[in-house]
Amino acid sequence: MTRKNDFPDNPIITSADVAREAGVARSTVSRCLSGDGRISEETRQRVLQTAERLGYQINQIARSMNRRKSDLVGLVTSGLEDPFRVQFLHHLISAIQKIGYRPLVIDVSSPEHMSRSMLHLLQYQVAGVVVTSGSPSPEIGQHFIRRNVPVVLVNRAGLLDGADVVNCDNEAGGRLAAEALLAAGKCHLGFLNMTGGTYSGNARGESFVAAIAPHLASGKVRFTPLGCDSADYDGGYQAGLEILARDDAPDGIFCGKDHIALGLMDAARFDLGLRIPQDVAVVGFDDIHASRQKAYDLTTIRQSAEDLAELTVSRLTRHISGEDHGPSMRAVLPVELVRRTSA
Amino acid sequence: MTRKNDFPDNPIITSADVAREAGVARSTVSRCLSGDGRISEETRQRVLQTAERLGYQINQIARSMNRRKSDLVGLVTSGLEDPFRVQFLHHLISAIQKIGYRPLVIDVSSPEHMSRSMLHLLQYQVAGVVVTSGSPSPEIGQHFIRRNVPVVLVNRAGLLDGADVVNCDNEAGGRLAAEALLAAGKCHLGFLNMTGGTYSGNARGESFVAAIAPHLASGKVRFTPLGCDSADYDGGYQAGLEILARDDAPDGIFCGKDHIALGLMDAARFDLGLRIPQDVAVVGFDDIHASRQKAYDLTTIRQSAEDLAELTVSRLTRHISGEDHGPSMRAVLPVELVRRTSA
DNA sequence: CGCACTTGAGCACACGTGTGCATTAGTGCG
DNA sequence: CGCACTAATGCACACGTGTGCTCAAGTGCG
Repeated sequence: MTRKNDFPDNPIITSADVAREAGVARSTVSRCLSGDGRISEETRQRVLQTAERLGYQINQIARSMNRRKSDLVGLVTSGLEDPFRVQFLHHLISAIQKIGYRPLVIDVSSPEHMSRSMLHLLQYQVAGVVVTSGSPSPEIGQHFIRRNVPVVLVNRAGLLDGADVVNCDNEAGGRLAAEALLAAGKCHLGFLNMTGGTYSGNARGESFVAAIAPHLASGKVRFTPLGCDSADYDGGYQAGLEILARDDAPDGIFCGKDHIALGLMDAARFDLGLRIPQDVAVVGFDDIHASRQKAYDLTTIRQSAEDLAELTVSRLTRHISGEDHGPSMRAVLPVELVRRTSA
Repeated sequence: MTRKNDFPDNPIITSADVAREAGVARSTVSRCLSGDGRISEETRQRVLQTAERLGYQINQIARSMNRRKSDLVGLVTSGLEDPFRVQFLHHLISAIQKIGYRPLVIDVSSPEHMSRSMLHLLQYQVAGVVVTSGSPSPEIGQHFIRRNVPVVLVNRAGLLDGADVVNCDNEAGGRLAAEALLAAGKCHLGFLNMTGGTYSGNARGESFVAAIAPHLASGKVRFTPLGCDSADYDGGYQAGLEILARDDAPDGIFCGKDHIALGLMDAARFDLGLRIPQDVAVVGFDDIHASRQKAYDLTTIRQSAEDLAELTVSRLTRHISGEDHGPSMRAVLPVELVRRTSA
């Protein structure tokens, strides 16, 4: 078995070592570091200095064991292929570290394993869970809620009773996209998203349609629902090749995600020789970094990954530190239209 | 204090509960689950079924405590802004999960905090560490090496004694880039990378120069070192505006990273009206997803993020499971030239 | 039948920390 | 001086698991 003296030249320093060296009880060391108990200033200084001198590092595992709660926050995601999700995770990881916690990433590539994967998080006594992909089943969520482990769903359907939900304003986004395309004088509109779609995508499409409904009624405007096989560049590209080659191709297309829009634009320009926005105008959603690159200059609906991350963390801390066991909340992050040259 | 009966409707099941229910000792349960001891098949089945029925989930924290080693692998990175690093992390996370471990991400945005951040990993008794950003100081690495915690440096300078190193073949990459630009008939070459540069970037640049050295000597070819402020699209774009506006601008540029190349291309095409590759040919490095998009179609040196991740994990497992305490190794991942239209 | 040996399972300790409770020293006041 | 009270610190238990050692039962063999 591994014992401390297995590493004679680099022994593992425990609070007991610090206590012995400082001439106090181990419990005193613990209280000094947590700042919890009432310890005399003199003792505290001596203990802290001794700890520093010995290079003491608290054992988070043992601490978590005792507290029955670790300082890990589970991040449930499905890979790092979606650029906006990566931007969001980037800010989320920073924000989680900033409040003294650590991200434990769980990649649920196969949705059917989601339940089991999420239960794994329970094994680590996580302080909270952020779900950015897939929708956890209600019964799996109950395991967390019942143990007072806060769950935050980000841009997901809020089926989970007791979980906080953070969404960007998909409805406003769809509406803004519709207004932008109509203002550009387009009269045959389409909404392109992955077939089947996600909660967010469907919400965007529905509000898009709702916004153009009056014009549909007047007969001046037509609408065609469109689909692609994957929610990425390739999906948009392949769909673009097929859709835009039709005789009655739409002249204004709203894409559920920026990446789809980029693929669509490339198919239009480089394979079909269409001009953007004259022949076909394109509006995306998310405002990922690539959208502002000169080669695309995509008009899009911007949601701030940073604000979304801050909002997510504030929902987490509400439960973790604040002991606020209030009812679940639903937060909506505002979006804005970024006018560029694609529409 | 939090007790088990704080959650009366969702009690935390421990191995003691399973043992009591199955009518065996707790140690027998432990041996059944680890498959370690010699337990009769009949008992094992009964215990496993009981565990399943009660919904028993092992407490990884307690297990790590006992073993003095968790099943967490620390990933030291500096944010998720570099697309290739994101691709690499994507595969790395999958690969780590596949061998039954979990990634614990540490974001060291400020390099000066790197030492302290890496020490935090020690607090979690990580089974291994992968460093994808920044170069840890030798003395910090010793803390890990001495505790037999394997450290793998990916595309980093291998200053750390005892750590395994995994690199792509920067030398071959620089050489291939040089050959591609020379074959395109370019005679004023440049190497554009972030000023100051990284280990990988410098290696690429040096072998690039070494490869064109014979032609420099003959006087037929010139070389100009170039620099940009950041290793991303904006850095490449800004540098492109400045460099390509000069009278004696290079007509063939090798960029240390694809993203820099994309910015350079956009500055050339959309701001300066240059044709690619006629007026200026561009070669990148990494082959990120965006490079094969039609709007860029960047000729580049490809390294496989997936292979790099597999290689990294194989180095980790060599130490973690294999008990191979052999000397540190240096692995080199082959690269290849991907010919597209930018050169 | 007695003994050595194998197999299966239990006991008890250890891992490092937090914290309720007890204990000691110190202080003010009657 | 004696007592009550407060501040500071130590003691001891708990958290859930892995595992060395012990013990009991069963088996084969002389």
